[in-house]
Amino acid sequence: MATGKKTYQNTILDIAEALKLSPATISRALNNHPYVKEKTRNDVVEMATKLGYRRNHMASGLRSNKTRTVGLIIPRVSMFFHAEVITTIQNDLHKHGYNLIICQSNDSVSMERELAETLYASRVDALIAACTLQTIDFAHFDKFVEHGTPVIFYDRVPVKAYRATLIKGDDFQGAYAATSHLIAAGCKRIAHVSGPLTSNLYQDRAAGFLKAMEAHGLSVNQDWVFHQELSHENAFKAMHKLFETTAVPDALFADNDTTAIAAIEFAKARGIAVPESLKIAGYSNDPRTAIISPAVTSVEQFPNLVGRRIVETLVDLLAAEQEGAVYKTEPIIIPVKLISRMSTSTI
Amino acid sequence: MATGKKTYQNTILDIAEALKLSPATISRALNNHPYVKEKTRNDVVEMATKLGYRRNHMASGLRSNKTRTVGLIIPRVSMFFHAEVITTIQNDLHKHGYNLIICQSNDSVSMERELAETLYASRVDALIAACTLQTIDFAHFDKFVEHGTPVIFYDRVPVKAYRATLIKGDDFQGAYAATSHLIAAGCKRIAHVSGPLTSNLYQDRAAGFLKAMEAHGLSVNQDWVFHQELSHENAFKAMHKLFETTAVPDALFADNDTTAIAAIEFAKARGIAVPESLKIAGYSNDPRTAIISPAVTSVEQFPNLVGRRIVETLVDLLAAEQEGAVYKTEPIIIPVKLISRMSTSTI
DNA sequence: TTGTACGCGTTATCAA
DNA sequence: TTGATAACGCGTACAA
Repeated sequence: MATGKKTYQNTILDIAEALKLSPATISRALNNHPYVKEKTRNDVVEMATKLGYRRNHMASGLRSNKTRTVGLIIPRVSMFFHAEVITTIQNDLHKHGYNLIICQSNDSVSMERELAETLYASRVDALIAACTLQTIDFAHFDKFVEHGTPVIFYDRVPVKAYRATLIKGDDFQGAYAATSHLIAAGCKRIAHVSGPLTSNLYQDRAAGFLKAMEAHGLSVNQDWVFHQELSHENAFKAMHKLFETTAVPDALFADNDTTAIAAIEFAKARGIAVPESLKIAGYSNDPRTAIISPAVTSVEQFPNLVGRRIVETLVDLLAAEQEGAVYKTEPIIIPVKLISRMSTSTI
Repeated sequence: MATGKKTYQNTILDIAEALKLSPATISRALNNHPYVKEKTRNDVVEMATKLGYRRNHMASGLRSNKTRTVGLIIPRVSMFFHAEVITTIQNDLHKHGYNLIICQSNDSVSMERELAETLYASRVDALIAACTLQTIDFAHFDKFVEHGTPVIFYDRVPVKAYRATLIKGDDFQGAYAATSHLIAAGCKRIAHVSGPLTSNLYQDRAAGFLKAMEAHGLSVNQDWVFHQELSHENAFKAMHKLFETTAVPDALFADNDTTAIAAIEFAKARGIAVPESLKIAGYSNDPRTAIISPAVTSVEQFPNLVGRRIVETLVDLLAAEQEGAVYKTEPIIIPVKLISRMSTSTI
């Protein structure tokens, strides 16, 4: 261990004293207030640098009631889609002079509640959230809404009406496109491994799947439809069930890529030929889908586009805040695109 | 757009007024100060809930000079290793009542500087940083050190002595083990695709590689050693160079898994048999290495262990702060482990 | 264009 | 065990 002494903190008062000016002038100079003589401003900036002055966000935030900080709550930073969204959000917010506090809920509702509490305590200027799959009650976001702080939900959004802005991918169309693609490839016996129906994601994807089946005159075998946490382990369990009898599916639509990849692994281990005997489609276009062989067909969600729209919307809301606009009433839907790969090939 | 009104903010003064107590007592009750009557505390907590009181971090931080917030600067949240480290850090810090502000530098030195500035302005109680590969000058962290704020560097750490705590993987041993493993598999003509030598990571891995070669009496072909940004694209370029002549290597040690995976893809495209004609080892044990075929041998860095040690060390430093201990003088080295897979198999 | 004076919400210090 | 009061560092009416 080594020792370090606490040193003196320079404040605008120190700059004022050194320059024989009032703290008010220093504050104005540092905040690009119009009524400051150019020379004064230069002197102040120079002295600030010389003294190693750093603004204290807490003091200025307390006074001005603005933090220029945005809070973000997501289930996990390690999910490809979210990692990309974060990167875009951070970069774009930075251009507008906002900072970002990133928090992980680990897909735990109680953690999500605590994080919301903390971010509120930090008085963030806005909140962005991708909720957990189990979040049904959104009351822990009420305080933001009541306080006039814009809230943007993306990806996993409230199913019921809520006074916040919604930005989400077109899950219905994504599922519809993937299912139709499988059908066009000649599949008739299509299984669907989906997530918990508490989430809008899987409600919409399930609806898209059913609609596509119906539109093509195919019946859905309920034994082949799963709603479960989309883990690698659960995917294997589902695959075991699907292939434990003689009547087996000829295609699988998986609601995430982890499940699709597990299905590929299962098929390899069992000697089931993909795509010949079983075609597989996933969701999210995780980089792993392109690496595994056979490469997996998946649905691209354009995370960068999602991130960009989030920040655009946020900046808009923040700018209009004095007029009292805290959310967009219409959900913003980001289009998706099916990426066809070997796992659904007919050649 | 919809409208939302700004509502009244309740403060400890409101609670004090409602309870006919002084704000000081409210503060003490809410902070679990010992000298508060049990009944008073209960009354306060009850009234706080009733009024929807939320502490204002800015005000308490300003006054107490503690934020119970830790800043984290990393190159990218989307890198597997870092994503895992973050998760552990956040969860462990949370147990100790600390919050985490995660910031991405995008591997840009100027962004790293700005983020350091911002986190200092937020007066975080401690800073954790994995620097960019180009960070040679660490002056932007000086203000923390001078202010007595503990700084912990991990993974990418200053090469020269710096008044901060260092936590890193055993890159020398990792590279030594991987190279020795290739040699034990019968390889004699080993190429090394490494990163920029500005970073401790690649200095150490390069040293480990050389030491292993030397220890086994093998000579290093300098045309087969690359120091470059470890991107997918650069990896392909390096592979092209390696295989453009008739004298080709029989093994590749890559300093990250992206490079190793690109090498596998290159080999497939060129009809080079892996592992028969070319053995490949990567670094970091990214999940993709287990998915691609052939699966890639890699070096596990135990990100969860790294994260745990970071928080342990931090909590220790924070607790001892009044005694003036702001860093550990000895670097903390986390062991690594070679994970052998098909890409280096001799069967 | 600059200075004066106050307050943001909380906590530390002292006194009661 | 509680209260009164000042102070943290900054921004902003208002006055000059």
